[in-house]
Amino acid sequence: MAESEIDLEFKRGELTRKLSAGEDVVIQSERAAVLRNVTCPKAQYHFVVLPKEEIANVLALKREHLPLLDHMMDLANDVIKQQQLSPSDFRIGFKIDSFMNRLNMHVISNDFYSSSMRRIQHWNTFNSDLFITFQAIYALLCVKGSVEPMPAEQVEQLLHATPVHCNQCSFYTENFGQLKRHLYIHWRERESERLSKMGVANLSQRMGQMQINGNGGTMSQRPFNPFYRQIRMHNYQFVPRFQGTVRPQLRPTYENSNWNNIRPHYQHPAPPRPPSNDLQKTQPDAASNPAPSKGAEQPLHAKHPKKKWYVNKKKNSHSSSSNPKGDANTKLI
DNA sequence: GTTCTAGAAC
DNA sequence: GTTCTAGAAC
Repeated sequence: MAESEIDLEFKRGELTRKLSAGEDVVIQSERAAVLRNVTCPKAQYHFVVLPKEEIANVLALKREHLPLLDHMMDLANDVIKQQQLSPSDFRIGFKIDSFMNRLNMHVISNDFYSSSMRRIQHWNTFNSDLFITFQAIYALLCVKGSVEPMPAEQVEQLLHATPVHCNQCSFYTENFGQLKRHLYIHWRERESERLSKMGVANLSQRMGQMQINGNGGTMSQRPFNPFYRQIRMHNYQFVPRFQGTVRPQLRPTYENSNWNNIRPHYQHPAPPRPPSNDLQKTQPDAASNPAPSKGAEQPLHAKHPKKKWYVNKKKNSHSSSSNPKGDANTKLI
């Protein structure tokens, strides 16, 4: 076996090793455990539920595993409850073509807002037929007793399928970067709404305490700032969540703390862009006229045809004088 | 699975 | 100039 294949095989065993070592384990029972996806979370909250029984993947599931699945779902609900969130905020299910060599059930918040959500393939693995919901798997096992594999060509096609559709509104785009910016807008709105609700709740609670204490308390304490710590990662700055038993994955900081004017902080200012499909276009009246764009004026895939023709050229690219970056790299070597 | 990188697109 | 993508490597 080639060294790279051994390395890949080692990577495929990462979840199993973590399970054995108890690493990143949030909840566990005798039969299964919930691990937090620390290395590459694809949303603000991303967990995986692993059975302790050695089951390679979803294709190895049989009807006899239904009680185990029930138990795994119980653990999923437990971890969601632990985060003080609602199951409706999550997608729960399995990848039909998982990379890992141990069955793992994803419990992922449907914001899909994370710096690790970098490629269109990442999106499509959770938002296409490549992702089978818990309910669907359960039904398949009940009726057929097993899950059939998906042909490799279909997997490949679904991985790269465009346009990509937002899971929260009618927005769609050919450009994955555009979708990521769009998801950020959704996340920002939801987070703002959540925090404002929490603010009202905290205020009510404090008012109650003041009455109980005969107004011994004061309101002079500064309001809590959730963006108290900054960690630079990729294009965004992220900070850990300020509350909860398990900290969330990644969180952006903003140029200022004014809620009416919050923007993501980029390492480099984004260049001016032409009018594009943004959230506004997907609001009520846009439902009947979803996201017209310059991409829609041309055939799909027209902008990014497969570029296989230059593969061989790349191998000799160090000698090319037309690429100053390549020359610089060559000099360093 | 992720990271790195060249080349294309903008 | 930056952003985006796909392929190679790990």
